[in-house]
Amino acid sequence: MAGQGSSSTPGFDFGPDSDFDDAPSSRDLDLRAPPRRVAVLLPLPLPEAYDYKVPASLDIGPGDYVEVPLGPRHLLGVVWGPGAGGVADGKLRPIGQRFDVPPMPEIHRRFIDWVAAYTMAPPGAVLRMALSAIGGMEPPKPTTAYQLGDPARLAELRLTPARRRVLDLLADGPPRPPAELALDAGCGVGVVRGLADAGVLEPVLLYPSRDLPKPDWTLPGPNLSGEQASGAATLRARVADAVFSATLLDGVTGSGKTEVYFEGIAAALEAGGQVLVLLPEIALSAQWLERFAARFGSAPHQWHSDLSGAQRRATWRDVATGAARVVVGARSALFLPYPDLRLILIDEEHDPSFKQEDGVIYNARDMAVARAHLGGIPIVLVSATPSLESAINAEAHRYGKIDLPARHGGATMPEMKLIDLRVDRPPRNRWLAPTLVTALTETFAEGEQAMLFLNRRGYAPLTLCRNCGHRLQCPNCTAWLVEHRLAGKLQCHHCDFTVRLLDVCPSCGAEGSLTACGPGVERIAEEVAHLFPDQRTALMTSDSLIGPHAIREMVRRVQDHEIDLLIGTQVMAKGHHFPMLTLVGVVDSDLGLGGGDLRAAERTYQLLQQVAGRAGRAERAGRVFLQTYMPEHPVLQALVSGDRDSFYEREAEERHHHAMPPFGRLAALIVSGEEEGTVDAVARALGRSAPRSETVQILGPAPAPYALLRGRHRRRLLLKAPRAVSVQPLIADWLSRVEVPGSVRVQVDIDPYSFL
DNA sequence: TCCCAGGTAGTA
DNA sequence: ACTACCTGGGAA
Repeated sequence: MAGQGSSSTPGFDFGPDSDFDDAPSSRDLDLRAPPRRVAVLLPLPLPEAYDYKVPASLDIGPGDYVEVPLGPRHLLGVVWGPGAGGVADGKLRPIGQRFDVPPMPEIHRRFIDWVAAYTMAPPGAVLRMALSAIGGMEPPKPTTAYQLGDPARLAELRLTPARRRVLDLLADGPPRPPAELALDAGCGVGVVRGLADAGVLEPVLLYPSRDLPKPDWTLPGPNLSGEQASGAATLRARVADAVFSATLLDGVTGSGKTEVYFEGIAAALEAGGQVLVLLPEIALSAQWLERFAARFGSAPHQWHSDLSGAQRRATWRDVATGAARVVVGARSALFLPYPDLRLILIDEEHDPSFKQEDGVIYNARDMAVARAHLGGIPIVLVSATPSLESAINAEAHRYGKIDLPARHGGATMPEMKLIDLRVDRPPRNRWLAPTLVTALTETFAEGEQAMLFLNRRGYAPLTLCRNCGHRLQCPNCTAWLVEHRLAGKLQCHHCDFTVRLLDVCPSCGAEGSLTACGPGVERIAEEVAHLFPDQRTALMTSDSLIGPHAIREMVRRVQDHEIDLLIGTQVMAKGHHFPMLTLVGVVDSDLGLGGGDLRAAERTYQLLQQVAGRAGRAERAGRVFLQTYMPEHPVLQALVSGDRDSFYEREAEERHHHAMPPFGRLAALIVSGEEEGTVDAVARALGRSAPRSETVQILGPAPAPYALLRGRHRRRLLLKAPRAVSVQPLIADWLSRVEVPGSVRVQVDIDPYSFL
């Protein structure tokens, strides 16, 4: 296993008179010898692992999944190491049972500890993420299938047509479960049962997923261009090195990045190891899965929130046993217990959804780099618009770099144009400029497809009363209620607050005075229906597409040209390839640029570039129109000029000048609670006892970006430090000096993404 | 005086 | 994260 067995690997130090012997030669054997006590990490936010007594009857080793008593309950935990001994022998309780699954690999345990230390979360909270995967530790239950039994019994039975069909199915096929047999034979399950009871069929226990289709790395790959081939060779070499390395794979949309990194996957498979591919969200790009299957002959293991309990358990087990060779998943897939991981890929590495904002706050991209480092394996960060951090790391040669500057197969990048809304004005209460409308008309006349992008769900982001000026706000959050006209609701996008559409102003009681302000995608759809009644349009948002199946179906409809115009939000921007789509209109390019967000410019650039990449990927030329009120803004200028490098340079200079990440470090403390006064008091107390230093700066307390969220008041303090400073000990010390009542929570966000 | 709710400490 | 336990206010 990569990275294990070196003397610098701490492993477990069981001490001289422990039953565990640390001598490397006999280590594996002796680790199984029963110790008196072991530390067991529980999936709870406790400050440390608890010691338990090991009964003589149990064979317990590090990483074992065990059941232990805690107070009145029984919990699943993981043996973390030798007992710490801080608790008297008499207080120890015995481990209940050891589960029959492969022990958690040492690297994975160290990874959990590392993430806990970095994010300042209790190790048990990180373990909880790693275990949330599992519904239970029992081995998968075998299912019952039937095969032909004693032929002699057949004579005793009346052979009805239905029975005949069942027997025929089994005569030339493998044993099959009753429900399936009944379905194929066109009869009820009762018929199958009857045959089984008569002994004509005999039950067989089928153990699930014993013969998984293995991705086949020997299949011939596609023909790669010169640049692609050399990139692929580099990745193969990194995999062969089998030491830590980070590589930025930087290629424009359509340059064939996926094909290139597939060669890295092939190399890791050839070497016999596992591969993890992280994708931003589990729209999991049906297209990505198709391409994978086309290259490797079978589907990879998938890991995402929509898995059923049974799928989840089976996948977890396959990963733990090493049977799963390639896992593709959302950020939580990083916390699966890979016994032999050889390569990590982060596709769309710049994507903000890699940042988890609740519970343990972490950035999966950064944690993945740490995981690769611990495991001594290569990691590849893939993007058409790298994060500034990664771009700078590549620039500084901390990361390797592979460039794919050209679109594959001679396709050209779409032509981008700005529409100055101050001049090229849409009519009153309309949102599409005449120039964009003309372009849409032309596109439809050519029989081609178009896409309108607006990162706003619903009909209108704000509703106000024309009579008294009242604005409809969420009672639990600092946010307006968003009108969803199709659903007939007003909805908060930050909590689950929803009300039916109102006829009367709740403030002044005026009737019919409530007015929708500004556009959401539904409103754009309405405008388009007026302008182009004959075109087939579809909305593509997270409200209208629930689950991967719906997304797949929508992608198919667009590909089959059942739709002329697609109107959508963010979900539409991700990785789909529509050959007939030649026009992209961005309704409001300025949306992300407001506010004082540190990454506003960078993020807007990345998003709009990604949206633009949807246009004209086949031989057809694409056109992109960006509607804006600030055409002179550097982000928009960078987009139309295609001069990415100087935009990144400017951004980098700006950050450098202000000692902002990645040139400096940020950490945020978020103080929250239901009672505003208490929250305020704690925030001010934190402000007073902040570490005083010349190099470290404390900003705040200030109202957090959403000063009220889900009924909790929030204040924020920011700590800004030079890159060389390790902020965690500083913050630990800081927090220890402030008394925090139970009703108030203080969360630490290391490397916060958004910034007031 | 008792009962119940809500806050809190402890779980090894 | 749960749970048992404790404290205090209100009704009997």
